[in-house]
Amino acid sequence: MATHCKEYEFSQIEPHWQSFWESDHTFRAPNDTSKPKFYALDMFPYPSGAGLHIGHPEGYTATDIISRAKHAQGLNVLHPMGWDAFGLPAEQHAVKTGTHPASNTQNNISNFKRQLKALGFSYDWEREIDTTDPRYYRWTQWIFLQLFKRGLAYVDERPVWWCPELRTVLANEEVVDGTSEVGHYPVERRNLRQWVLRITAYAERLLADLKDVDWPDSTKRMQEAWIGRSEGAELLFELENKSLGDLKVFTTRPDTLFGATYMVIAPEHPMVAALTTPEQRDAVEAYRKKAAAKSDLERTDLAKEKSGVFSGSYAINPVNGTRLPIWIADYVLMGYGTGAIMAVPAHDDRDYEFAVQYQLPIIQVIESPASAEGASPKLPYTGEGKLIHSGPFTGLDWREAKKRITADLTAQSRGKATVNYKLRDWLFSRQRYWGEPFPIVWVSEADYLKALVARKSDMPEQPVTYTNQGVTHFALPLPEVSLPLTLPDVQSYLPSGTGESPLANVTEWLQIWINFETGQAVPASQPKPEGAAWIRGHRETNTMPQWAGSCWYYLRFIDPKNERAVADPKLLQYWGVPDLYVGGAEHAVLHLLYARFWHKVLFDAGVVPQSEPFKKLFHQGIILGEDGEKMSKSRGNVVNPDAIIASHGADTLRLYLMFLGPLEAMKPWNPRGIEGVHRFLQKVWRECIGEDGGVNPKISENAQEPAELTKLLHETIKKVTEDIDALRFNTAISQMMIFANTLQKASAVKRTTALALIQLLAPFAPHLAEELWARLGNQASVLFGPWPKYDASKLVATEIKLVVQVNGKHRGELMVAVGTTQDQAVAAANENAKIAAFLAGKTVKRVVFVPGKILNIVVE
RNA sequence: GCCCGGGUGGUGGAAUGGCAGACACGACGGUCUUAGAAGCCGUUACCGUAAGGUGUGCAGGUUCAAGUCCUGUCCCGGGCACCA
Repeated sequence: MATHCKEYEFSQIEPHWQSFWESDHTFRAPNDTSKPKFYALDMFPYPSGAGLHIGHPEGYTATDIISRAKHAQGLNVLHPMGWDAFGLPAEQHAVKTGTHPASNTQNNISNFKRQLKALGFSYDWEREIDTTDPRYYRWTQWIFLQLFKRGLAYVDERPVWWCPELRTVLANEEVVDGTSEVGHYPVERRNLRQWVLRITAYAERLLADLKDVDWPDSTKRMQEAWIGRSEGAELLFELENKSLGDLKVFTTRPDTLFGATYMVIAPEHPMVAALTTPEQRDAVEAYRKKAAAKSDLERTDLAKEKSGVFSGSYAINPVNGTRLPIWIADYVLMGYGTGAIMAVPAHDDRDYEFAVQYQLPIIQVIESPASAEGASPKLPYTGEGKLIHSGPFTGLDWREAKKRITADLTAQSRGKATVNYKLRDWLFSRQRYWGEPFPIVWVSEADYLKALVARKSDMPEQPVTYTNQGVTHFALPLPEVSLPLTLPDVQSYLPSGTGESPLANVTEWLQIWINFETGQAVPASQPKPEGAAWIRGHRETNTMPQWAGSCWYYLRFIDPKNERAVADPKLLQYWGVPDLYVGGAEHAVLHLLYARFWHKVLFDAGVVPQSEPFKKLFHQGIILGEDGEKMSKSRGNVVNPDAIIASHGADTLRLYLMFLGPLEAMKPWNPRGIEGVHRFLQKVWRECIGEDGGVNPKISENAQEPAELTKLLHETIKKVTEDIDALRFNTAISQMMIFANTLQKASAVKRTTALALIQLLAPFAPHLAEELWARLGNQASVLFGPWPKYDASKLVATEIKLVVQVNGKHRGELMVAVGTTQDQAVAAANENAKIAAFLAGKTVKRVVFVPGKILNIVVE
């Protein structure tokens, strides 16, 4: 049922159809496995207090257009939405106001939901999920347990930002210029006990499987760079002081071994103390202290100037016995390779800079183009070439030398080929309240061993432990049946003050008797319950980072209410992974890499049937303010979607967001441009609806519409259909505008022609389309199609325009019959007075003829 | 420093190596109107009255033909940054 307005009154039409869709359950995605499916996914938002930003509906409109078009094309479409609702702002709000973060979060969610509904997105709201809902995070915890029992989760001391004044841990983004963002107090690095996920165990697969996904090249390259695979060799250098054994280094350039003139170890290297001679002790100690005080940030920030100190010891070059002084310098990082290098200043920029600074020798061992010609070589030379000054290897190509030298040293047990990755294990805990609690209880070794007998399949091969004040605690996973482990109520959301989360102050929740078979717990203040499975323990106080919930949400949409599994295996099989995933490029590395990691673990666990979560990925571009600057409150250039919906309607906003330019481009918002698309929608209305509110009298079942209009319709169906599939919405809209302009000029229009236009427009401007579709006599939603098909025979013309060039310059056009030959075309050109003038008195040298397109006559 | 992406009218942008500027915005003129709004019809890259010439950041090159391919260079945006 349509509305009764006579003019295009979007403020009546849009709410009307939104409530129709809701009561009709138009967007429900049935688990009808007999139909082909299409799964279109948006990156779900963090429901901030500020509400929807104009950037949100950009990507969401794109997936909505695809979803609606696929629906009309007969596919079973899954197009869900949910909330990534754990996060810092809600916690900060709770600290400030003392109210539970959940209540503020729920308010924000309902505001977001209202705004999304006002945009008319075809989400199946019955599949809505919320990462802070215990029914959801129960499975986040369950997945953590899968990682845990596979030995992919461990505990380690890791440095975090600590602010003594605020007595709290800060996230990277809360630290600005070495002070806290709040109050500008000094911050320092402090080691805290952290959960870490062993993502490095999947480095090779995360890299290799990038070849199987349809992603933007730039995003693939960013992930490749982040994983940072490099092939090289680990080499053992004998130390002059033989009692100390060997020094192991990693190098990608074993071919330059003869050019090594010194060694460097990181200040944190375990052999620093042993290698430091008594006379160097003071200098080394001072240097180590200085390096330790530097943060990671400073260490990289001060990259311009290298620093180091001589240890007093020497290593022996395995290929030629040269003595190499061992230096300690912070340009070598303990976290990569072996934390020690052989320095080849002639062929490495960093070693060169250091060698010059400390006057260390530089020996060239790879021939550069300049040195090959006898000129003085420009060092450092990092390019390719033949080996020189390299004993038996002299004259070899560098690539060959790499293999030979590595093989030689391998034969002598002094080296082996290895692969290193830049990727580090993932720091997976936060000292916060508003996150998923870890389903872990810390128990004594004796109790752990007792539990191990009953729960062997839940435990990692190596127990996870930590030691505090001489006592070692063992990580006991909660039984799966006892999940979720919910967040307890707390008195205060303020951090504990010791660097632990506020949960550390909830003694009743923290200190417990736990039944290791059932996971039941009672506060330790109460008497121990009867039974051998009851043991004493304390809960983990860290919570999971925001990434956790977003790592697997695309799976939960498939079966959001399942209480027995992440999702039903049959439905995981049917819906599979998203066919299209749209979101910002700011998640190119972390979110997408973490989610791929979890997905692969779930694949290995047999939970999901495919090894990659996101087949096709697309990044929408950023919408800038009117001034071409990034939108921000402080600049005052923020566009509020609510205001546009009120002034022009949701359909106009959707259409304009897509018309602004290519989806992937960064583009400025132009408030005047929106009038253009609004006028277009009004024009479509007027062409369909007469002044009296009835169907425009020019539309009729058997109208004699111009042949030109029919042909253009089929061209438009073709172009719009193809452009939607390729996510080229701006050109699709422009084609519909061209069609509407032609439609307007026609005095008679077939009803089917008008209906086809409405169907093509429906994914873009669904409210208007539903209204017109109904008024032209249809009962069911326009969403149910079927999608118009173009007739290829209608596209062929009998006459076509041929562009004529003389010497490559445009000199005229000819209308010629299809199938015109080159000779006929040249003859026609000669008969055309304008073109003939340029040919008069000239000799034709060459003729280029592209049938149906161009005739280029080259003269003289 | 390294790796990407991009520079096209007054503006957003369009263009399988084949008419540069589609489609819009804005501007100007016309029509309708008592007047306006809306709608409709024109014009709108630059120089030139015109014929014509010149034009896709800049300089070259390949080609019958280059916004598109190649080389160099400048500018803007993004990512990474002592990873041996």
